[in-house]
Amino acid sequence: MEYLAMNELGLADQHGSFRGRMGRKRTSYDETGGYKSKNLHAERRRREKLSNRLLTLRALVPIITNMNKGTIIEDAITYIQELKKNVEVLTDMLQEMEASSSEEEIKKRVNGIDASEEMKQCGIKEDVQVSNIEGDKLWIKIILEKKRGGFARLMEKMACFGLELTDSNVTTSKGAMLVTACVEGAFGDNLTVQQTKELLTQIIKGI
Amino acid sequence: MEYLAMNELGLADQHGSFRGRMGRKRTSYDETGGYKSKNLHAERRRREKLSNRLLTLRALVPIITNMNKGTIIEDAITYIQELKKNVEVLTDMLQEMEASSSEEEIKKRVNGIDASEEMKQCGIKEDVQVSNIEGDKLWIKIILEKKRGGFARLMEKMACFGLELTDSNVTTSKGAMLVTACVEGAFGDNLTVQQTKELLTQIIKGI
DNA sequence: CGGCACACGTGAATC
DNA sequence: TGATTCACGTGTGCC
Repeated sequence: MEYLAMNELGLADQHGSFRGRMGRKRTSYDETGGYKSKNLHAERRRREKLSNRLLTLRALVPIITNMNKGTIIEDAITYIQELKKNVEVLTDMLQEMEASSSEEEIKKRVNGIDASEEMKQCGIKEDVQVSNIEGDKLWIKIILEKKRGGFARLMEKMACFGLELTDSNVTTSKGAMLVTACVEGAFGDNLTVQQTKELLTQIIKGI
Repeated sequence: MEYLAMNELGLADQHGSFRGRMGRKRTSYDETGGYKSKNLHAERRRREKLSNRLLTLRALVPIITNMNKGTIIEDAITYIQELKKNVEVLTDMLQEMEASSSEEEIKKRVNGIDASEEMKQCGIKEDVQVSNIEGDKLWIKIILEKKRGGFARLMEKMACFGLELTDSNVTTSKGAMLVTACVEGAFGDNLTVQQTKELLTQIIKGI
């Protein structure tokens, strides 16, 4: 019996067949002695499977140059290379993004350059000075690392300890913040100059 | 003349040949009448080229299941699908990263949730009130959007206009900041209540 | 042994 | 027409 084969690829091809090749008659071996190779059918199945694989591969590759078996594989090769490069580039970009959006970086972008480092470079150190002025009033001078909202937090904390500021003044420069103010102790003026200094020193550690 | 062919793929294979197939003798057509199909050599070249393509494709795919022609293509297919998914995922991650590291986001991460929006939700609006108290002193009340360092900037700007604060108080709640203070005009008290209010309104716009 | 995978040479179809 | 591509059936080696 003769085997009338449709173009294997053409049958399932969704993008258009290889070429418009039609089915072909093949020489039958029945006429000579009825012999047929045992693996004839197996070979047909194998070819069919291979063609289908090739076809699905074709469907995955977007760039179509030609519908040849060879160019299908060729395109697949270039496409894989493209994808590999894409993955590489994207991975690099992602790593860069992750590095630049770390907490460290955010801090820097908000506070400008690192205040602590700038202070070091300029030879400025944190400092607290407290001295008496008229009566029960204290005059304080605090140098601390410049931070956004630092002054507000400082005032909050001082208020928590009953320290009320009058005639306060804030200046920031070279990564440092200088606060001078007059202070009245609210707890019946029961803090000495030294105690106040120690208290303030503790406070600015938490700013 | 007979054509003794080595396994095409086996010859150039760097990962090991398909199978250990040896060369084979093919039936020569010289013995019958010296006929040879014209495209015999062309076909040989074609097959060789195709096998080489298949081989380079094989070299690109990292996962090796089997060295069959079919499985080569199969692996290539799954590999391409993997790469595609990788690209997709990476692209998504990158977009997410870009979105989350925009200025808008940084602001939010620094200030907590969006202060402006919270104020809206709570029905709080920016406001400036100025009124006279004893003599040449003014009492002011300012409601503005809460921002890190906002109070410090406010005081800086007010100082620029010669406004000195005494008995100032700051409270923040629901995305808003409430500042109350006593003010003394430094320019010879030459600002009326209304002028001071307008000045403060302008100032808080730039905070 | 049978099944499998392959390369081969060939006729046919397409450009 | 000539060049190229394809599917086919087969022989053969390997497991």
